[in-house]
Formats: sequence, C-alpha cells, structure tokens
Amino acid sequence: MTKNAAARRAGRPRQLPNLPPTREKILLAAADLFSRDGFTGVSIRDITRTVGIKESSLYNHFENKEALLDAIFDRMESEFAARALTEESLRFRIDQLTPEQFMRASFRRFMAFWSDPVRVRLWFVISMEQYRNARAARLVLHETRRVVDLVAFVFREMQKKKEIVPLNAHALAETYAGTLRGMQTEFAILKSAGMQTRGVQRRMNAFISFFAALVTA
Amino acid sequence: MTKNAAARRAGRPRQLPNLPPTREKILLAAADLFSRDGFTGVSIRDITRTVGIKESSLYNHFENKEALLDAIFDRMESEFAARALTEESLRFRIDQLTPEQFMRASFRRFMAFWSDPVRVRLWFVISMEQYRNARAARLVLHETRRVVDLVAFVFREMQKKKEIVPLNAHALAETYAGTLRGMQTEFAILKSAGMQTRGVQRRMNAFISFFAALVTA
DNA sequence: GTCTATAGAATGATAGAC
DNA sequence: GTCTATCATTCTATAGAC
Repeated sequence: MTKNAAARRAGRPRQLPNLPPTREKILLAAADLFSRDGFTGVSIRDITRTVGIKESSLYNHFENKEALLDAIFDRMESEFAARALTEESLRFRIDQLTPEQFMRASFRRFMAFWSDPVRVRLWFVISMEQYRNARAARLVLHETRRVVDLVAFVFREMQKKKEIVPLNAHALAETYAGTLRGMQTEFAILKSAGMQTRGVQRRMNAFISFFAALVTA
Repeated sequence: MTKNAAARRAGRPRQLPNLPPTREKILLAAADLFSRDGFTGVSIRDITRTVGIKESSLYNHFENKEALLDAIFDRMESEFAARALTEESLRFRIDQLTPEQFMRASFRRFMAFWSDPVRVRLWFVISMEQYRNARAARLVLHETRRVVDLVAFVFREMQKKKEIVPLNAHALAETYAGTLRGMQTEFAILKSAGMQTRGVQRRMNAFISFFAALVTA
C-alpha cells in the first residue's frame, strides 16, 4: 500500500510522487537567487518568499544562511563526481576516435552537461563566490585542474599513437581547456543576461576545428 | 607662493601635498572592501569607518552606494585607456621583435600593469559583479575583445612576414589571450588569498615559450 | 564638508504554540 | 515541520547645526 493511497483514504490532499521536499525547494530557490544577486545580496526573506514558507521554517532545514551556501557547493561537487567517465569509456574514445572526433564528442558532453539550468546556476554562485570564499576558490581550481589533467592524459595517449604533435601535452591541454572555459563563462553570462549567444557558440565550434588542425598538423 | 605656505602663516595645520582628497580615499577604501566582500557584502558604515569619517559625510562625495560602484568602473576604464600603446610603439615592436620576444615583452607589460594592487582590486570588483551588473559584464567583454583584436592584428602582421604559421590569426589570438587570462585570474585569486603563486607564474612563463614554439613551428 | 541625531526599513535568527 | 510573534542589529539615507 502506497503512502498516497493511505493519504487519500485519510482525506488528506494527494501528494504527487517526487515532489521535491521543502529542503530541496529551498536549495533550488537559493541557488537561483544567489546566482542573480550574490550570496550577500539575497536575504532569508527573499528565499522563503520564493518557496512560499515562513522564514522560521527555513531553519528547520538549514542551520543558517552559510549552510545554504555549503549545500550548494556540496551539490555541485556531486554533480561533477557523477559526470566522470568510466575508465573503459575513456579508453574506448582514445582507441576509436580521431583527435577531432574526440574533441567534438567531449564538447557535446560538455555542452549537454551545462545545458542544465540548475547546474549553470550552481556554477554561477561558485564563480561569484570564488573571490571571497575559500571553498569556492578551491572548487573552481580543483575542477579546472581535473579537466586539464584528463585532457593531458588523452593527448599523451594520442601522442603515443602519433596522432597529435609531440609537444608538451600538459601545456596543450591547458591551452585547450583554458580557452574553452573562458568562452563558456562568456556564454553563460550572455545567456543569463538574455543576450545573443550565437556568436560565442560559433567561436567555440570554430575553436575546436582550429585546435584540432593545430595539433594534428 | 604656495597654498601650504599660506596655510602655515595662517596657523592652520600644514597640508601635505598630494594627500588624496576625501573622495579618493573613499573610492580606494570602497574598492578594497568590495574586492574582499563584494558590493552587497559591504556597508556604507564599513567604508566610512575605514576612511575615518561619518556615514553622512560620504554623501557629500557620492550620491549613493551605487554611485561608488560606477566610480570604480569609471576608474578601471580610464586605467585601461591609459595603458594603450601608441601606434608607433606597436609598429616598432612588430618590426623589431621576433614573435617570442614580442610575447615576452607583452607579458612583462601585462604583469607590470597588474602588479598595481589598486588595479587588481578594481578588477576584482568588476569580475565579481560581472554576473549581476550589466555594465561590469560589458566592461569585461569589451576589454577581452580589445586584447584579442590587438593580438590578432599583431599575429596577422607577423604572418605577412612569414614569422608565424598561416593559421586563422583571430583564433590564434583568442587561444593565446584566453589561456593567459585564465591563468591571471587564478594568479590574482591565489595572491589575494595569501597563497603560493609560484606554480601559476611558472606555468604562465612556460605557456609563453610553448605558444611561441607552437606558432613559429 | 564635517558632524550629531534620527528616521524608517530590512536583516539573521529565536521562542514557543500547534 | 509549520506557523505567529518578536528581538536585537544593521542598513541606506536625510535633516540640520556648525
């Protein structure tokens, strides 16, 4: 017997399955508001008004305002962790794809990951906070390095197969990932401001082609 | 006859020359505090306490808190404008320097410009605000493009002299400037947090060598 | 241009009933 | 876990004396 059936018999309003519990609603509302006005620019009142609860109720789910920020960092960390490729999947890509195919496939994965508006908001909050919050700064740095190291590993494997030029693989990876990251930041800011993003998307695609040509020359 | 001499004769305390007027002190204190805690994280009280004046006095120099932010944007814009190379100076560099020499010279200029802590603070404020303030976003975008366009121009000139590879000059410039900018952001954040910056400085220098080799190959 | 004094609203957080 | 009610601070900004 389901909880809902029991609730209906008891005359209580039917609870839709998977409706996010209050804690989740608060977290999403906070991420949304923080991403627009910054942590210090948003009040507990703002958040609870958005969720539709009273201020005092929020403290049943989060100890204080700072704990909200920590929960956002936790969530982003688990999003990153869940994205990681398996060893086999990575090996498959290295073995079966040309450098350009690999870059295109990675870029599609990259864009798919960041097409989720919640992730973009979480990342916005972290990006804004990286200048004043040590954990946010560490998170940005760590994620940047993780990506660079992964790309460097792939480049090194491709160098073994003589598919890309035998230059410093780590520097190549830093160049590749650094340039794309900058463009992605530009993309996110333009998009959140409701501005045209076709230009930067075109430049991202052009960059992939350009870089593939550069390293396979 | 100097103003100070007149002041001394009148028995008034001697005014040191070039002591920043109150408005300037306020602006610098605001930039310092904003760069650490963000615009919304700093109160007028915080600023005036730092300067050593009462809150009400601030309003003789700035209409409101928002006007402080605008003044910071104005200041950064004039700093950028003052940095611009003259036409001749740029031409000289293109004519006389090898690509690697040019990159090294530009990088030295770049590091000298950003060695000024006030400029770093102004830029921090703008970087933090770019996610929620339209003018800050425009300023970042505009400056990024200005640098890329300048580098692309230089690369194109060097391509005419067959000194660098005949690939898309704009894409090359975006790659070069984008990677360095990312590293510079990392550098600034580490430095402001009192952390070790030798690693990123080494990587910046290594990147210049790497990129010079890449484009002259 | 500086100060004292204060207005009037918003803030993060808690106590205690249900 | 939700609510009402409230507290003690802090906030931006203004009025008016000197």
